[in-house]
Amino acid sequence: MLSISEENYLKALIHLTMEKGIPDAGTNELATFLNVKPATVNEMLKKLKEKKLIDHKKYGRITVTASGKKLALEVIRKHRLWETFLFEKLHFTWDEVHEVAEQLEHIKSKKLIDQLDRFLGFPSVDPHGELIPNAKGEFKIKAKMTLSEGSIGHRYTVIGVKDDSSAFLQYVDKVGCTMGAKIKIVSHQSFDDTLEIEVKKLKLLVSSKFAENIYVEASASH
Amino acid sequence: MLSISEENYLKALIHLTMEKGIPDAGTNELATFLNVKPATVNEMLKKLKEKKLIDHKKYGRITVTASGKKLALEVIRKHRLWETFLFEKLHFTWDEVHEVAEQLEHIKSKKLIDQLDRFLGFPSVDPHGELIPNAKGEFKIKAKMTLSEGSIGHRYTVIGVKDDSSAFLQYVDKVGCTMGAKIKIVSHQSFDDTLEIEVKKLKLLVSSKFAENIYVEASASH
DNA sequence: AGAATAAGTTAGGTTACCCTAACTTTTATT
DNA sequence: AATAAAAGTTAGGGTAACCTAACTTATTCT
Repeated sequence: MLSISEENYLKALIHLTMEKGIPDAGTNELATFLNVKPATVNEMLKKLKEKKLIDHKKYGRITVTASGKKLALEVIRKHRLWETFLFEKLHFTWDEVHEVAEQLEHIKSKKLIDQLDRFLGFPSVDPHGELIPNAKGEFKIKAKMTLSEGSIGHRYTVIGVKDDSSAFLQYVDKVGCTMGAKIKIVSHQSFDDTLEIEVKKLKLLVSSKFAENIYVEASASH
Repeated sequence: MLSISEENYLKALIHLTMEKGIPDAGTNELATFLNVKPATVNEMLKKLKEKKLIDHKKYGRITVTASGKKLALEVIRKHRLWETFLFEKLHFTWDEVHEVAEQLEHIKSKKLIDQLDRFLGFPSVDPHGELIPNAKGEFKIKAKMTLSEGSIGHRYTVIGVKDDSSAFLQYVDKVGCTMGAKIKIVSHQSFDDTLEIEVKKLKLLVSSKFAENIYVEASASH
């Protein structure tokens, strides 16, 4: 049985590797992500290595083993199911779900999560547009494009967000770029990469940082 | 913010005092209840005393302060709301809910518990017949009678159980004494306090220990 | 290539929560 | 009232997960 910390380390490693299409992660990188010091990470790496959940050799980079991945994806599955529950059944806003799901994801009960999944109608995406691994731990990673990769004159539909901080999500909400919103890219300032976009007939300027954190898919342009 | 352990100690104290109509509890008693050693309890008492959640002087007995009670009742409220959720929405059986609720009760989010309460329709009792403290922490303790206190020839309705272990609840289920069941006390063996009862037209013999763990209320005798 | 910087490791310390063993105080028994 | 038993306390240890400070190895820059 994994501790909450162990689960968090594994989950963080998946976010830093698999979900970014990068094969391995570094100690400092992981420490920054988890808001702990590299020395602390080092200790935990020893433990995870003994449990055969990661591979790591001195001064080398960290990879997650197959069994490590399986466990991490279970936690991610729980996180996203709980987010969906909070959003759909308890009327949380999409910027509120993450924090509480961070706690709920560590509850240990197979029946709980299976029944929750059924109760929600076996959802495939969470409120932020992230795919939910299924009960077998299968996990498709959509090759997602961000708004910043779009082309001038084309139309896109918002299918997710990269950053899930409350501050960003509230901003996204305010400008109307929530899930499913249709966006047309009007122009691009090469000086500072600002994008001029049109959302719900309203033109607005967004920063490159903003555009990089919005996942979109192409939609009909006519 | 209280740790999970601190919450569990407070909750245990309420079970050992308030819920039994006893004003205070002892160190060993608390240790036995929590499955830890008296020395461990002693350490925790120091911490809870500093936080003004309990009163305790050396070699004396333990009482819970008003603020301690408030926090403990919040945890108990969360426990019972989660039990209700698991039972009613996720189709857990009544002997399965306790264990998972022990984990869920420690999730920190006011909005979560308020919304859960609303989602469940502001229930007043959990699947074991225990009263759920309301959002203000008001908590009625029903003066409950047990089946063992009933009289021969009278009829009773099961309104709860004292023991919530899976083993006991499954037994209760098997003999048909679940919530709402009508029981008639047929006879009493003074030799070993065995009770002969009638449930759903079936006569059966139950031990005094069994009878002491079933809460009932009188129902019409005709 | 050599130096500077970044990345990673080790040693030793802290806190929370648990333990055993030895001790003290209180309560119960005769 | 003396003593045995029960209840409660203290001292000293362990582990998990964090820390800082000092160190080593790897990488990058000129």
